[in-house]
Amino acid sequence: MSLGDLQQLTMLAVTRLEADAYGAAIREELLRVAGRRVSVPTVWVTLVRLEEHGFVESTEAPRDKGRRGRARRVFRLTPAGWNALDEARVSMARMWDGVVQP
Amino acid sequence: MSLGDLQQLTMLAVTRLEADAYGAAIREELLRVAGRRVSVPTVWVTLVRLEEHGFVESTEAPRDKGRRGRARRVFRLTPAGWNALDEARVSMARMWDGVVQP
DNA sequence: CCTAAATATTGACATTGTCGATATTTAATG
DNA sequence: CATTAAATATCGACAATGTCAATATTTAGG
Repeated sequence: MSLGDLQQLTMLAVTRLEADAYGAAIREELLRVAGRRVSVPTVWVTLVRLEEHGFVESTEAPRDKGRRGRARRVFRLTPAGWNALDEARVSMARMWDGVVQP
Repeated sequence: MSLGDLQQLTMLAVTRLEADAYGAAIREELLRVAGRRVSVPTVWVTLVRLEEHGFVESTEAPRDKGRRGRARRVFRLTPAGWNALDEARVSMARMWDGVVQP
């Protein structure tokens, strides 16, 4: 089982955002840091599938006073998620090793 | 348009192998360096799709004497391929930057 | 209450990842 | 020289991932 590229980027955004890792924020982080522009549903279904695989888990965030709308669902990586993500990183790094761009 | 993870690994294998970048050799390089075990058809269709996108190009290799079988088809990256590959690398690197594994 | 804001969720489809089975070409071999 | 075996490419089908327009859910504010 190997992670897709958006799955990897999404897991990294989740990690970077820590307690603020909910749908819209993850989407913004993907655009801001990776330059990857995707819709909210794209992020969402990616998170759902990662959760089905046991790579992330989620809870409803405690709602802060004065904010409208539905409660935020906050995600974080599981140990299995970390393993899978790091394996992907290592594979890619080994493949890049020694490659020089002409 | 963004590269899938196998597409990235395959392009890197092509680069590493230079004049020997044909189906079976690419498959072995993916296993040897990245630890990614895939079948020959998987590599092949990935190459075909990359070629359709203009990220790699191919020629029939001059057959060396004493080798059976069909002529090898040898692949190499196009400039557009390099650009796409490096963009993917940069996105991922920026996303990993500052992330510490617990 | 009704409206608007903030967010999650559904449903459908396109692209990529995957491989078992098959075809093509040529050297060896009887 | 017909047949077999080796080396490689290619087809056809399906599973997983990537993608978003449209819709639903929840709550603050007028």
